[in-house]
Amino acid sequence: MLSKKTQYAFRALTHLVENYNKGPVLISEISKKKKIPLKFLENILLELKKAGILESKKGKGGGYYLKNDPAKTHVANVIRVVDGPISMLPCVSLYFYQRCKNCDEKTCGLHDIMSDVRDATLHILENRTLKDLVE
Amino acid sequence: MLSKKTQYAFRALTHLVENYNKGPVLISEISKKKKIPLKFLENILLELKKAGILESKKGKGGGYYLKNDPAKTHVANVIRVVDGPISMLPCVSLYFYQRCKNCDEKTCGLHDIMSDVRDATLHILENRTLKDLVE
DNA sequence: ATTAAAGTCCACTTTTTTGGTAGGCTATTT
DNA sequence: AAATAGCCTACCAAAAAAGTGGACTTTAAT
Repeated sequence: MLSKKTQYAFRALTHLVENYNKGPVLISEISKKKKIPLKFLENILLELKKAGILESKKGKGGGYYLKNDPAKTHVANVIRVVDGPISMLPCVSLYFYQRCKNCDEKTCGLHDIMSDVRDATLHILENRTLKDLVE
Repeated sequence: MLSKKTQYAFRALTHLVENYNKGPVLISEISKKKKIPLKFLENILLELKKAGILESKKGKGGGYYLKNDPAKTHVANVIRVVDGPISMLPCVSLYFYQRCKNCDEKTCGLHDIMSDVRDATLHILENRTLKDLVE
């Protein structure tokens, strides 16, 4: 399951997509419109900024906005930034790989199954973008 | 990510598949062979039994064994029993559905994306069985 | 019948993760 | 300089995950 934090992230991003190219949006506005705890949202947006998904502007008239065209940011990327691994096992993760103790990847049946799941999942999540959030 | 508990469950089940039709296997044997904390394993096996995946026998010569042919128990079922939901959002889960607050399923883009992920994932996990764990 | 073997049950502890908050700091605009 | 708005560090509480202890029940062998 995606964490609540990640779900907040998607809700916030949805708002920013809806306001794409309309200038910076206040954290407090997103917080209010999407009912996300303000300070928690601050952290989330900052993370998304550091990951290169958002940009921000300080001072009056400032706020957050999408760095790139909504169709350029993939859903998979957002999940990796906020939630971490997408795979069901560390030993099949592409971005957060960790070899598994007590099992040999060559002969581990579970490994194969979860590789297949990962492929199927990524096939979807890497081909859906922020644009798809609003349709 | 699957919990450690679920990974233990699969390791234990693998051992039971390897010993299918050879009579009950001791918890302590599984614990030793698969390096799973004994008491924790107890809980896991009991859960799997209550879910109808395993059977057990008490007293001397007792132990745990698969209730059905390995090819009859689906990987998806094991995950649901030990880990819970497979879906990425409560609002797209088939067995653990919860409607989402602050979003209308009809118009929520994320909902659609995660439905697709669920379908793709289940297509795999409901067609792989314990037999596939050992190949 | 007794005893030993083995699973069952319940309650607890510890550790880690998640969700959330507080308050001061820094940059920008007017 | 003052006001605005994001940045940063640290912290806290609740929940979930991981693991343990000990008493109880059932079964089988002696």
